[in-house]
Amino acid sequence: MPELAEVEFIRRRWDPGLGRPIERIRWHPRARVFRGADAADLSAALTGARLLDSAARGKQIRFRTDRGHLGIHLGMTGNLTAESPGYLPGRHDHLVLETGPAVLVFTDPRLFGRIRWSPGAADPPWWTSLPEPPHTPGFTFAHFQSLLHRFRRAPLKAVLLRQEAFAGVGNWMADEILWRAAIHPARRPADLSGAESRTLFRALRFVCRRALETIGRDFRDPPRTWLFPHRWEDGGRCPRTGAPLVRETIGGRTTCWSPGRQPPP
DNA sequence: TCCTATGTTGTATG
DNA sequence: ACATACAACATAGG
Repeated sequence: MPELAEVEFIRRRWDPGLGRPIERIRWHPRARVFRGADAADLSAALTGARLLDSAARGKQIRFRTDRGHLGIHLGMTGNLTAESPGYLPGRHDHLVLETGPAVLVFTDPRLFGRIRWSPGAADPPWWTSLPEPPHTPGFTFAHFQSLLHRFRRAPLKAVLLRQEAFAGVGNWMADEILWRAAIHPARRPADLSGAESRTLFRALRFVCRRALETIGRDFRDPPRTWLFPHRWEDGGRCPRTGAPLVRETIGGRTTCWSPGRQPPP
Protein backbone atom coordinates (compact mmCIF):
# COMPACT_ATOMS: atom_id res chain seq x y z
CA MET A 1 0.00 0.00 0.00
CA PRO A 2 2.40 2.68 1.06
CA GLU A 3 3.95 5.35 -1.12
CA LEU A 4 5.14 8.84 -0.24
CA ALA A 5 1.92 10.22 1.25
CA GLU A 6 0.66 6.97 2.80
CA VAL A 7 4.02 6.55 4.52
CA GLU A 8 3.78 10.07 5.90
CA PHE A 9 0.31 9.34 7.26
CA ILE A 10 1.19 5.96 8.73
CA ARG A 11 4.28 7.41 10.40
CA ARG A 12 2.11 9.57 12.64
CA ARG A 13 0.11 6.60 13.92
CA TRP A 14 2.89 6.00 16.45
CA ASP A 15 2.63 9.55 17.82
CA PRO A 16 0.61 8.38 20.87
CA GLY A 17 3.69 6.50 22.04
CA LEU A 18 6.19 9.34 21.71
CA GLY A 19 7.88 10.64 24.86
CA ARG A 20 7.10 7.66 27.09
CA PRO A 21 9.56 4.88 27.90
CA ILE A 22 9.13 1.54 26.16
CA GLU A 23 8.29 -0.82 28.99
CA ARG A 24 8.40 -4.00 27.00
CA ILE A 25 9.19 -5.15 23.51
CA ARG A 26 7.67 -8.17 21.83
CA TRP A 27 9.09 -9.29 18.54
CA HIS A 28 10.09 -12.10 16.22
CA PRO A 29 13.87 -11.77 15.99
CA ARG A 30 14.11 -14.19 13.09
CA ALA A 31 11.48 -12.52 10.99
CA ARG A 32 12.71 -11.49 7.57
CA VAL A 33 11.97 -7.82 8.32
CA PHE A 34 15.02 -7.70 10.61
CA ARG A 35 17.45 -8.69 7.86
CA GLY A 36 20.65 -6.71 8.10
CA ALA A 37 19.82 -5.38 11.58
CA ASP A 38 21.71 -6.29 14.73
CA ALA A 39 18.71 -8.00 16.28
CA ALA A 40 20.06 -8.61 19.79
CA ASP A 41 21.28 -5.05 20.00
CA LEU A 42 17.90 -3.71 18.88
CA SER A 43 15.97 -5.62 21.49
CA ALA A 44 18.27 -4.67 24.37
CA ALA A 45 18.47 -1.02 23.34
CA LEU A 46 14.76 -0.45 22.82
CA THR A 47 13.71 -1.78 26.20
CA GLY A 48 13.53 1.29 28.40
CA ALA A 49 14.25 3.64 25.53
CA ARG A 50 12.09 6.62 24.73
CA LEU A 51 10.83 7.54 21.26
CA LEU A 52 11.53 11.25 20.76
CA ASP A 53 10.19 12.06 17.32
CA SER A 54 9.83 10.70 13.81
CA ALA A 55 10.21 11.77 10.21
CA ALA A 56 9.60 10.27 6.78
CA ARG A 57 11.66 10.74 3.65
CA GLY A 58 10.36 9.01 0.57
CA LYS A 59 9.25 5.61 1.79
CA GLN A 60 11.68 5.49 4.69
CA ILE A 61 10.57 6.28 8.24
CA ARG A 62 12.94 7.16 11.03
CA PHE A 63 12.13 7.16 14.75
CA ARG A 64 14.67 8.98 16.86
CA THR A 65 15.11 7.59 20.36
CA ASP A 66 17.35 8.56 23.25
CA ARG A 67 19.53 5.54 22.43
CA GLY A 68 19.64 5.45 18.66
CA HIS A 69 17.60 5.44 15.49
CA LEU A 70 14.89 2.98 14.53
CA GLY A 71 14.33 2.74 10.77
CA ILE A 72 11.12 1.34 9.31
CA HIS A 73 10.31 0.57 5.69
CA LEU A 74 6.77 -0.65 5.10
CA GLY A 75 7.48 -2.63 1.95
CA MET A 76 4.31 -3.64 0.12
CA THR A 77 2.01 -4.56 3.01
CA GLY A 78 3.64 -3.09 6.12
CA ASN A 79 1.64 -0.96 8.53
CA LEU A 80 1.98 0.83 11.85
CA THR A 81 -0.80 0.98 14.41
CA ALA A 82 -1.22 2.19 17.97
CA GLU A 83 -3.25 -0.24 20.06
CA SER A 84 -4.64 -0.15 23.59
CA PRO A 85 -2.72 -1.59 26.55
CA GLY A 86 -3.18 -5.34 26.77
CA TYR A 87 -3.07 -5.81 23.00
CA LEU A 88 -2.13 -9.34 22.01
CA PRO A 89 0.23 -9.55 19.02
CA GLY A 90 -1.16 -11.29 15.96
CA ARG A 91 0.54 -13.58 13.51
CA HIS A 92 2.00 -10.81 11.35
CA ASP A 93 2.98 -8.40 14.12
CA HIS A 94 6.76 -8.51 14.04
CA LEU A 95 7.61 -5.67 16.41
CA VAL A 96 5.43 -4.53 19.30
CA LEU A 97 6.56 -1.72 21.61
CA GLU A 98 4.56 -1.39 24.81
CA THR A 99 4.49 2.12 26.23
CA GLY A 100 2.17 3.22 29.02
CA PRO A 101 -0.64 4.76 26.98
CA ALA A 102 -0.14 2.95 23.66
CA VAL A 103 1.06 -0.33 22.23
CA LEU A 104 2.96 0.43 19.02
CA VAL A 105 2.68 -2.31 16.40
CA PHE A 106 4.58 -2.96 13.20
CA THR A 107 2.70 -5.51 11.15
CA ASP A 108 3.56 -6.91 7.72
CA PRO A 109 2.06 -10.11 6.25
CA ARG A 110 4.32 -10.29 3.23
CA LEU A 111 7.53 -9.44 5.08
CA PHE A 112 8.84 -7.16 2.35
CA GLY A 113 9.18 -4.41 4.94
CA ARG A 114 12.33 -3.79 6.89
CA ILE A 115 13.42 -2.67 10.34
CA ARG A 116 16.79 -1.10 11.02
CA TRP A 117 18.54 -0.11 14.21
CA SER A 118 21.51 2.23 14.58
CA PRO A 119 22.78 3.01 18.09
CA GLY A 120 23.99 6.48 19.03
CA ALA A 121 22.88 10.03 18.44
CA ALA A 122 24.40 10.54 15.00
CA ASP A 123 22.14 10.25 11.96
CA PRO A 124 22.73 6.80 10.46
CA PRO A 125 23.89 6.35 6.83
CA TRP A 126 20.62 4.73 5.75
CA TRP A 127 18.95 8.03 6.63
CA THR A 128 21.49 10.63 5.52
CA SER A 129 22.07 8.95 2.16
CA LEU A 130 18.44 9.34 1.11
CA PRO A 131 17.95 11.69 -1.84
CA GLU A 132 16.11 14.98 -1.89
CA PRO A 133 12.39 14.13 -2.34
CA PRO A 134 10.66 15.58 -5.43
CA HIS A 135 8.28 17.83 -3.50
CA THR A 136 11.03 19.88 -1.84
CA PRO A 137 12.41 23.20 -3.17
CA GLY A 138 15.85 21.64 -3.53
CA PHE A 139 14.56 19.28 -6.21
CA THR A 140 15.14 21.60 -9.17
CA PHE A 141 14.40 21.20 -12.86
CA ALA A 142 18.15 21.03 -13.54
CA HIS A 143 18.42 18.15 -11.09
CA PHE A 144 15.43 16.48 -12.71
CA GLN A 145 17.06 16.78 -16.13
CA SER A 146 20.27 15.20 -14.87
CA LEU A 147 18.22 12.25 -13.56
CA LEU A 148 16.47 11.88 -16.92
CA HIS A 149 19.85 11.83 -18.62
CA ARG A 150 21.20 9.22 -16.25
CA PHE A 151 18.30 6.85 -16.96
CA ARG A 152 17.77 7.96 -20.55
CA ARG A 153 17.20 4.52 -22.13
CA ALA A 154 14.72 3.03 -19.63
CA PRO A 155 10.91 3.27 -19.86
CA LEU A 156 9.68 6.31 -17.94
CA LYS A 157 7.54 4.08 -15.75
CA ALA A 158 10.67 2.31 -14.52
CA VAL A 159 12.57 5.59 -14.23
CA LEU A 160 9.99 7.18 -11.93
CA LEU A 161 10.09 4.13 -9.65
CA ARG A 162 13.84 4.51 -8.96
CA GLN A 163 13.93 5.38 -5.26
CA GLU A 164 17.47 6.76 -5.37
CA ALA A 165 16.13 9.37 -7.81
CA PHE A 166 12.42 9.91 -7.04
CA ALA A 167 12.10 9.00 -3.38
CA GLY A 168 8.56 8.06 -2.44
CA VAL A 169 7.12 7.62 -5.92
CA GLY A 170 5.43 4.22 -6.20
CA ASN A 171 3.27 2.41 -8.69
CA TRP A 172 0.11 4.47 -8.49
CA MET A 173 1.98 7.79 -8.26
CA ALA A 174 4.11 7.01 -11.31
CA ASP A 175 0.97 6.25 -13.33
CA GLU A 176 -0.70 9.39 -12.00
CA ILE A 177 2.28 11.57 -12.94
CA LEU A 178 2.57 10.19 -16.49
CA TRP A 179 -1.18 10.41 -17.00
CA ARG A 180 -1.24 14.02 -15.83
CA ALA A 181 1.71 14.87 -18.10
CA ALA A 182 -0.02 13.03 -20.99
CA ILE A 183 3.12 10.98 -21.65
CA HIS A 184 3.02 7.24 -22.35
CA PRO A 185 4.75 5.16 -19.64
CA ALA A 186 6.84 3.23 -22.19
CA ARG A 187 8.37 6.43 -23.61
CA ARG A 188 12.06 6.93 -22.79
CA PRO A 189 13.70 10.07 -21.39
CA ALA A 190 16.04 10.36 -24.38
CA ASP A 191 13.06 10.78 -26.71
CA LEU A 192 11.28 13.49 -24.73
CA SER A 193 11.10 17.03 -26.09
CA GLY A 194 12.15 19.92 -23.90
CA ALA A 195 8.52 20.85 -23.40
CA GLU A 196 7.61 17.29 -22.41
CA SER A 197 10.42 17.17 -19.84
CA ARG A 198 9.15 20.37 -18.32
CA THR A 199 5.56 19.08 -18.25
CA LEU A 200 6.69 15.85 -16.63
CA PHE A 201 8.62 17.78 -13.99
CA ARG A 202 5.57 19.85 -13.14
CA ALA A 203 3.34 16.77 -12.96
CA LEU A 204 5.84 15.03 -10.69
CA ARG A 205 5.89 17.91 -8.22
CA PHE A 206 2.14 18.48 -8.39
CA VAL A 207 1.25 14.86 -7.67
CA CYS A 208 3.76 14.54 -4.84
CA ARG A 209 2.67 17.77 -3.17
CA ARG A 210 -1.04 17.27 -3.58
CA ALA A 211 -0.87 13.65 -2.41
CA LEU A 212 0.83 14.82 0.77
CA GLU A 213 -1.92 17.40 1.29
CA THR A 214 -4.75 14.87 0.91
CA ILE A 215 -3.63 11.31 1.69
CA GLY A 216 -0.71 12.46 3.83
CA ARG A 217 -2.88 14.59 6.04
CA ASP A 218 -6.01 12.53 6.69
CA PHE A 219 -5.84 9.54 4.30
CA ARG A 220 -8.53 11.15 2.17
CA ASP A 221 -8.54 9.74 -1.38
CA PRO A 222 -7.53 12.08 -4.21
CA PRO A 223 -10.52 13.55 -6.14
CA ARG A 224 -12.33 11.82 -9.02
CA THR A 225 -10.52 14.16 -11.41
CA TRP A 226 -7.36 12.13 -10.75
CA LEU A 227 -6.53 8.81 -12.35
CA PHE A 228 -6.25 7.29 -8.85
CA PRO A 229 -9.90 6.35 -8.19
CA HIS A 230 -10.32 4.91 -11.68
CA ARG A 231 -7.16 2.91 -12.22
CA TRP A 232 -8.21 -0.35 -10.56
CA GLU A 233 -11.93 -0.03 -11.28
CA ASP A 234 -13.40 -2.71 -13.47
CA GLY A 235 -14.10 -0.95 -16.74
CA GLY A 236 -12.40 2.19 -15.41
CA ARG A 237 -12.46 5.20 -17.72
CA CYS A 238 -10.10 8.13 -18.14
CA PRO A 239 -11.53 11.11 -16.20
CA ARG A 240 -10.28 13.43 -18.96
CA THR A 241 -11.25 11.60 -22.16
CA GLY A 242 -13.89 9.13 -20.97
CA ALA A 243 -12.13 6.35 -22.90
CA PRO A 244 -11.53 2.96 -21.26
CA LEU A 245 -8.20 2.77 -19.45
CA VAL A 246 -5.54 0.25 -20.46
CA ARG A 247 -3.71 -1.99 -18.00
CA GLU A 248 -0.50 -3.75 -18.99
CA THR A 249 2.94 -4.52 -17.65
CA ILE A 250 5.44 -1.76 -18.42
CA GLY A 251 8.82 -1.43 -16.77
CA GLY A 252 8.11 -4.64 -14.86
CA ARG A 253 5.00 -3.34 -13.09
CA THR A 254 1.28 -3.29 -13.82
CA THR A 255 0.67 0.07 -15.42
CA CYS A 256 -2.54 1.97 -16.15
CA TRP A 257 -2.67 4.54 -18.95
CA SER A 258 -5.16 6.39 -21.06
CA PRO A 259 -5.09 5.73 -24.82
CA GLY A 260 -5.57 8.87 -26.85
CA ARG A 261 -4.30 11.03 -24.00
CA GLN A 262 -0.95 9.20 -23.74
CA PRO A 263 0.16 8.23 -27.28
CA PRO A 264 2.43 5.14 -27.37
CA PRO A 265 6.00 5.60 -28.63
C1' DT B 1 -6.09 -23.80 -9.31
C1' DC B 2 -4.32 -19.56 -11.00
C1' DC B 3 -3.88 -14.85 -10.93
C1' DT B 4 -3.19 -10.51 -8.76
C1' DA B 5 -1.07 -7.18 -5.27
C1' DT B 6 0.63 0.99 -3.68
C1' DG B 7 8.27 -2.74 -3.13
C1' DT B 8 13.10 -3.84 -3.08
C1' DT B 9 17.09 -6.54 -4.19
C1' DG B 10 20.22 -9.94 -6.24
C1' DT B 11 21.85 -11.47 -10.52
C1' DA B 12 22.64 -11.60 -15.40
C1' DT B 13 23.59 -9.10 -19.45
C1' DG B 14 24.78 -5.32 -22.32
C1' DA C 1 31.57 0.79 -13.51
C1' DC C 2 27.08 1.73 -15.04
C1' DA C 3 22.49 1.00 -16.95
C1' DT C 4 18.83 -2.15 -17.88
C1' DA C 5 15.70 -6.24 -17.27
C1' DC C 6 13.71 -9.68 -14.59
C1' DA C 7 13.12 -13.35 -11.14
C1' DA C 8 12.67 -13.91 -6.26
C1' DC C 9 11.05 -12.82 -1.84
C1' DA C 10 5.92 -14.37 1.30
C1' DT C 11 1.09 -14.12 2.04
C1' DA C 12 -3.78 -13.24 1.20
C1' DG C 13 -7.67 -12.70 -1.52
C1' DG C 14 -10.54 -12.80 -5.74
